[in-house]
Amino acid sequence: MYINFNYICFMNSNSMLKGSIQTIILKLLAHQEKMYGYEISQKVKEITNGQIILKEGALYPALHKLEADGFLETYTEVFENRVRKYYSLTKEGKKETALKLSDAKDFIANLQLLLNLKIAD
Amino acid sequence: MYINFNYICFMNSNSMLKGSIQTIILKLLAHQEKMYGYEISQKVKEITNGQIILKEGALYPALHKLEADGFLETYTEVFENRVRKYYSLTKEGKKETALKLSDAKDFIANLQLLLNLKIAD
DNA sequence: TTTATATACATAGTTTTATTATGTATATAA
DNA sequence: TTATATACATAATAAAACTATGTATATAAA
Repeated sequence: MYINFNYICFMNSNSMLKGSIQTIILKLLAHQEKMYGYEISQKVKEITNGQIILKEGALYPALHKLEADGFLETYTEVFENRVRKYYSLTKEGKKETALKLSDAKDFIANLQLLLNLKIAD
Repeated sequence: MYINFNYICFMNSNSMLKGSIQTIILKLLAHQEKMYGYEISQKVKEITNGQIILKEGALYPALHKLEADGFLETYTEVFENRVRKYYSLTKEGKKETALKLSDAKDFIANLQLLLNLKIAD
């Protein structure tokens, strides 16, 4: 019988569950009270000068999951004959945003430690 | 029989790690001529103070893929009755390392742009 | 002396997540 | 009339990591 106790009670940025899309969405909504999906995709494109594109096939399922998990709430609005579905953070969503941001920053710091190693001369 | 208690304190996987494992491996091998799998996993753990754990189920398949893609070459050595499989960068692997590092740094920069937005007062 | 930990590799099966491709619908510019 | 932009949605697929095993040796702890 083999029991592996290696990781019990070690703090670990592996707890950073989802990819960064959820974190990005949550952070944008922490910055701006309410946004609709297309607006989020455009904002990401704008901020990153077109270098990060949140594709619809990733964006909408991510929004639906965040809503299903209770982190986002929605209402729809019609603007110039087009439906917009606005998302905003719930109370739980605000907690989750702080957690995910903290994890993301830890992860980035660790990744930089790993990737900035000096190459031997 | 094998009982794995890995998930007692963190139930989640590290999804931001998704996509960066290959880059991390390549960078470590750019820094240190040759390394074997277990050594790589320990090095990552050491550099990140145990905060990033390259699990075997991710590490070994990643090494095999990098080798299959022609970026790594290997030889085995027996040390104290245990087999070690050493990996090192091929010429193509060195080019790939530079590419992946550049991409990773761009991504980190963009992610920081997105995540460091000021929250409205 | 049995159990646990560490070293060292491997992989089948599953889950998660993003991409690709497609669909609906309206408005406007070419 | 076509292409592009706005606005949402999702099925099918692919990629990547995780879960949970397996093999094997050596040593420390109970």
